[in-house]
This record gives sequence, C-alpha cells and structure tokens, in this order.
Amino acid sequence: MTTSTTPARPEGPLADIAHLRHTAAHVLAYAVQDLFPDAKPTIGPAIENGFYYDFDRTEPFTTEDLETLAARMREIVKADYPMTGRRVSREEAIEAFRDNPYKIEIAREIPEGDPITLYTIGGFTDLCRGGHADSTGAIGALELESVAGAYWRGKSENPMLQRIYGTAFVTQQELDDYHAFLEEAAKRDHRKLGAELDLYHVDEMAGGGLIFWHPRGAIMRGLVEAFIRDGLRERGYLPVVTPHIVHENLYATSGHLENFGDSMFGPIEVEGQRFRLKPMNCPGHILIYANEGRSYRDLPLRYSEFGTVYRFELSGTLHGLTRVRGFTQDDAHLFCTPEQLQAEFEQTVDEALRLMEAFGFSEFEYFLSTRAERGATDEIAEAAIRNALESHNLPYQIDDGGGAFYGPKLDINLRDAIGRKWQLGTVQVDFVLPERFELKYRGSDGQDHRPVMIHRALAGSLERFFGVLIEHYGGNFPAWLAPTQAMVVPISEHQLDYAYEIRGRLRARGFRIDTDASNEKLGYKIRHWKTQKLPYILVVGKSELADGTVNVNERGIDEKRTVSVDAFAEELAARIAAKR
RNA sequence: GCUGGCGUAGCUUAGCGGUAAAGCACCUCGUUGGUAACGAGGAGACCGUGGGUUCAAUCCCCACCGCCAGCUCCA
Repeated sequence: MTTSTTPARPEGPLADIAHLRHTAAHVLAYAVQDLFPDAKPTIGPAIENGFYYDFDRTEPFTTEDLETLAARMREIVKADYPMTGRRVSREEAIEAFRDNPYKIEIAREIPEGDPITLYTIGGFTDLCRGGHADSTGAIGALELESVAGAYWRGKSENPMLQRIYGTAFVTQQELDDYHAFLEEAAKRDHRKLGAELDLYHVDEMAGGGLIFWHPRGAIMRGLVEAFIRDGLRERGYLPVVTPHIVHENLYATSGHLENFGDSMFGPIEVEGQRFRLKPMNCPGHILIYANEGRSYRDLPLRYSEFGTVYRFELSGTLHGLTRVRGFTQDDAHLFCTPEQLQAEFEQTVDEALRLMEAFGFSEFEYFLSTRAERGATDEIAEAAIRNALESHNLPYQIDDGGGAFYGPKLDINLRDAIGRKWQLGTVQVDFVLPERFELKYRGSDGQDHRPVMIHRALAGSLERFFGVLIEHYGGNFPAWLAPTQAMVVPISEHQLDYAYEIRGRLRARGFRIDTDASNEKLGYKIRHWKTQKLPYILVVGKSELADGTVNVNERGIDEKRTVSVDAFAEELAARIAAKR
C-alpha cells in the first residue's frame, strides 16, 4: 500500500519516454490539423507524466472532441509514419507558417546560428527543435486527458490558448500502471480523506482557503505541534507570541507592503489608523528583539512561534489544505552574529531532518534559491547555505533568482509514500531586515554591530504539512498520531460495562481510546472502524470478559491476538514511543 | 483573477418543462449477534443564489457564488 509503483519516475532512460511523449504531442497536433483546421498549433512539449499541446482556437474543445481526436491519433500511430526532420532557413520557416503568428514568433526568436528545423509525420509538419521517437508507431498507448486554458508563453497579458493534456507510454501495461497510480493518489486525496475521517472542512459561509479544524484534526495538529515544540526547546529556542493584526507601518518598514502588498489582505481602518492582518511573523519577532539593547553575549537568540498568518491568494488557486489563505507556520527567527551564521544554519537543517524522518519521510531534495540582485551579503549568505549542505553531504539544486526579497533561501522538498514531490520547509538567511529595522547588538569591542537573521519554518504551514501527512499515510496514521488509537468494541451489550472499564484503564495511561456502544452486530462495527482506519480495534466478548483480556484486531494484520489489557497497553506505549 | 467543466438530502448519485428518487449515514423499535454492511419503520431537499423566458422552471437563458481541472501567482 505504501510502496506502489511510481510511473511518474520510470526506471528506464527518461529521455526516451520524453521523446515518445513529444512525438505524441505532434500526433495530437496532426489530428487537430485534420479535424479542426481552424486551430493554430503553438507549442507542445513533453511534461512529467505526459505531454500537452497549446492551440489557438475560438471554439473550446469539448470532451467529445477529445474522444474524436484520440481516435484519429490512434490511426496516425497505427500508420507508423516516420518522423523526418530537415533544416531550413529562417525565411523558409516563416514562410511555411505564414498563417501562424505563434510559430513565426518562435522562428524569429531562434538565436542566429542555431539550427531551425521542421519535422514531418505523414501530412503534418511542425516547427520543432527535435527529440522524437523514430516513428509514430513507437507509441504503444496514448490517451487525451483534459482541456484547460493556458496563456501564450505563460503570461497573463497574452491571449489565452487551449491546452490539451494527454499521456503516452511504450506499452499498454505502463498506461494501466499509470492509471493505478492516479487511482491510488485519488484515494489518498486529503480533501476526500479530510471529510471521510472528519478531520477538517472549509466552509462556504466563511470563505475559501480558511480551515476549520475538527476535533480529530485538531488533536493531530496538537501532536505535531508538541513534537516540534519539544525539538525547539532542546535546541534553545524561546517561545514568543505576536499579534495577528498590527499597524501597517510595521510592514512598510519591513518592506513587505512594497514587495508583497498584492498578496496581503487590505487595510482595516479604525480611528483613522490603518491596520493589516499579518502576512509573516518576522517583523513581530524583530520588534521583540529590538525592544531592548542586546549584547553579543545574548546571541544567538532564537524566537519561535506557531504563528498564524493571512495571505491573499487568488480564489482559483485555493486547494484543500495545501493552498490556503490563513495558515500557521512553525516559524522561528534566529538573530546571530555573522560568525555564528554557519553553525546556526546547520542546526536548522539538522532539525528539519529530525522532523521529516519522524513522519516517515526519507527522500529529500534541496534547492538553493539565490537572489536576483545579489550584493556582498548575499554572497556570505549563499556561502553559509552551501557550506551547511556540503558539510551534511546533501546534494542540492540551484534556483537562480528564486530567493526571498531579503536574501537567498534553502527549500527542502520531499517525496511521499507514493513518490510525489512536496515543497515544505524553508530556511532563509537575511541581512536586509536587520538593516531596515536598524537592529544591533553590542560587541565585545564595545561597538554596535548588525546581527544576521535566519528565517526558518520546517513543517512550513501546519495546514499544508497536515495535508501532506494525510496523503503520505493515506489516512492510516501511525498510532502516535492517530486521533483515536483504539476502539473497544463489545460483541453484545453484556460486555458493554467491561468495554467501558477497559477504556477507562487505557485512558488513565494517557491513550486515546473510545468505546463503541452502538446497537450493531460485530461485523458492522469492525467494518465501520476499519473504514475509519483506526490502528487498533479491541474486541471483547464473553471469553475476554471472563479472562480480563482483549482481542486485538490490528490495522493491516489479519491474525487476531488475545492479550491482557496491560500487555496491550505496553505494546501501544512501545509503538507510540517508536513513532510507528 | 483567466479558460473549461460541475453545483439535486450529511455523503455518493438518479431524474426531468408539470415543485423530486435511491444507497449509505441519522433516529426509533425489534434483535444480543465472535472479526469488513442484522431486520423493520421513520425523519431528512426552498434541486447553490438572484433575475429572465414560459400557463408552469430543479430542468431552458443570463448574472453572481462555490467546487473541480488547468493557467497565472506563490515572501
């Protein structure tokens, strides 16, 4: 269950499957040319799980159109047209596509000296740099998936094109596997499980992107918070709590208004003063730092807060728990001397790994995002990040210009149980905000110095992290996280008092236990609690009552065991301690 | 925000120009059952909201709201 195949990451050479899918995109464009001659093809690349092709056409493509197109595509595949390329001059290319401004634009922009090539299958020729299968017959299985709007070149001021998504594989078996993967992903969808397991909801009356945590979800969130808090305490972080709404001035000083005003909720005016919902916790933590004089002897100073922030996200982008308008970060800001920067940064990376491993994640990717306009301090900050990664032997990729407005950052991505990537934690080095707020500390030399800040959120947003956990575990939460760890189920009402007694004994030991007092047959109750994915169901009938035992029905295990209540308590305690 | 699709009971869905049907969940009664659905009965829907067309709208048209898939954005 937790180790299904991941067609998203084929074992074979990635380039081959990309070539195949790119060829499939040509086949799609060929079919569109035949069936919808008014549509102008633009671009059609291979993507992670398939391909797409963007067309300019007034009439939208319908679901029926997709079926017709797919049928035509299969004919083209069957005909096994060879893919032939030829190099042409820029003028020839422009002439060949004189009715297609998009292709002309591409042809014009190809750098001088680079080859300009046309590729042909059967009766369809496309301007394309190449990278194809030898012939259309190489496509063993294909299908069209959906239509969506997409801006030409991804710019919202450009005309909107119609993008047709599809996928293609060498064999039908691979396509079947891909479907199985999608089905598995759908089963794990946190929006579906969130409702089924009664964890949270989003309410139309309250607005999109705002999460209502139900008791079961809130219990889990509390456990996650407690785990994180324990780690922070051990590492010398100090808790702080800051307001959700403050004078706009604070964000003017920090630069957030100027840099991210579009993503902030608008001002709230009272008594002629403008307030803003907080979009980030850092300015608040800075005020605490700046509230008194600091000495180098105080540093590093590490302030942590489960800080709830509000950011305006476009309605169309909201998505369950993973893309919201109000969320709580496991945030912390470290104020340190430049000499301490390296060690502090490394320490946050250690903590990130401890966190992710506790939740059963084992595959990580690291992205170093640099700042577009780099100054001398950015060099120092980048070096600190690189050194931290290299000293931990962590390979990383570089995202040029993807950094925060105040400095470069390290993003930690992970893969879940079925191989999907998620972006969670981030650690950022900041020389800018200390400058803007004129932060200082008295050095051993008696002079004032500027501290460096590290911003870090390891789970990121608790909402998002919770969404990822739901999908990662598929709702089968380990006992230490499960909102209800065991349900005591009497076979008949003659054992109900005994069931309550067991519940009381286990609750007294701190476990999260309930009793099913419903008037249903055993099979019904078992089924019900299985679908609720409880780690343990404790069945008690005549013989258990007589012996003072419980019959343990453990999630994922067919064999049942009859053990004493104390033995079960020991087992559960051990499992919780091991975070299983 | 943009493109397309979709909004019927708590959930999943059927239906259709004449104010609605089923399964699950829920409640009641019977039943006291040994590991993934016991039986019977009951209650539950202004068919997303507002306009329009029509003798008549859940159904057709328009707008808005929400959801879904993308795009864009993502400190």
